Amino acid sequence: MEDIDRRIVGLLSSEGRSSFTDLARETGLSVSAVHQRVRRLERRGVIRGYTALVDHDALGLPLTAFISIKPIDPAAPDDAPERLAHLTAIEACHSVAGDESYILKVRVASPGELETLLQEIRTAAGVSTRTTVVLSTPFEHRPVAAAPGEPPAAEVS
Amino acid sequence: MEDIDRRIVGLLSSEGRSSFTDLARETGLSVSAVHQRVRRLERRGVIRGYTALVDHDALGLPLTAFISIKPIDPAAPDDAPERLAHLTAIEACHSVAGDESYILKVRVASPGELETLLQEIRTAAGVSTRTTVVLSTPFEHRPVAAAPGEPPAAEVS
DNA sequence: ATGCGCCGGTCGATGTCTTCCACGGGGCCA
DNA sequence: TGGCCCCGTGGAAGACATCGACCGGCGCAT
Repeated sequence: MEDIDRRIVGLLSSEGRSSFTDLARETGLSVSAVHQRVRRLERRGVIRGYTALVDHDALGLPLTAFISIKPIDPAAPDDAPERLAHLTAIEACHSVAGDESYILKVRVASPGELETLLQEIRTAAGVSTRTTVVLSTPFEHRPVAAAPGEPPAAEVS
Repeated sequence: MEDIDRRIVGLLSSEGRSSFTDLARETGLSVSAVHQRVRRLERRGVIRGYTALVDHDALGLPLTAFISIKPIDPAAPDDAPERLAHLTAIEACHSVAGDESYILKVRVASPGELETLLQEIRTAAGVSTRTTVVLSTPFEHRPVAAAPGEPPAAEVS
């Protein structure tokens, strides 16, 4: 039964617009059953939304980079995510263990824009930056696997 | 006109399952016009697919990490992506500039699984690894912005 | 054992959405 | 001016989403 939910998540993860009819066929359930399972997964937050996967080259944002940031003043409060949220070139922000405190993933149009963005990040968050430019992306956004381990079976209100 | 395409991509990027009716309302076009624009964006590869955004914690994969890899033998052919593709825990693989050659993004259930995965990566690709564990993710998969710069207006067959 | 309630399933009806087709207007060039 | 192409509109047909009613199995307490 939980298996079916995993299967549904996997299917939607690799084909986010597939119809309930398709999901029903692939899971062996009725359309209604699949429908209410998906709604439940959405309500529970297991499925947090849907998105189109985009070719950033075609959109004029061909330059991807990872920017690791480190606070200049270690005593300052660490609110970098809020300070950086308005910069729409930042696609993701991960708090990480290690020498640096966050890793950002950014998409820009050109090296010039990257330079500007780095300055904005430094001044907005009071951090130093270390940038790793992406040359190419063999794969990305691969669908979640059919999950080997035990699900946590946690309960929240 | 190109503006409208950007707008459509933005909308689908933040709400990947919105109906053509909704898109039509938000763009001021007719349903048919939006429909053929979306199809064209898909055919051209600007939209490469759709996916559900998933809560990996809820799926039993609460541990995210970035793994930077570097070939042990610099003379060996660099085919790491193909050698690693079968490892479904790897969600993304970026070729990068800098000291290391690739950055992988992985999702696993536990530190134990991460250890196993690291060994698999090392033996499968003949690389050394450097791992950065993600503590939390303030944001991720933010929709593409309304694009400031000039689109490339390239033409391909 | 029996009866009850809950969970999760099927079935069927209704309204919405997708998808396709025919048609029309504006820009461009001969 | 006429023809063509691109891109838009509108409408029709069928597929799909969505909701309610019903139903069967399971666990539990009587």
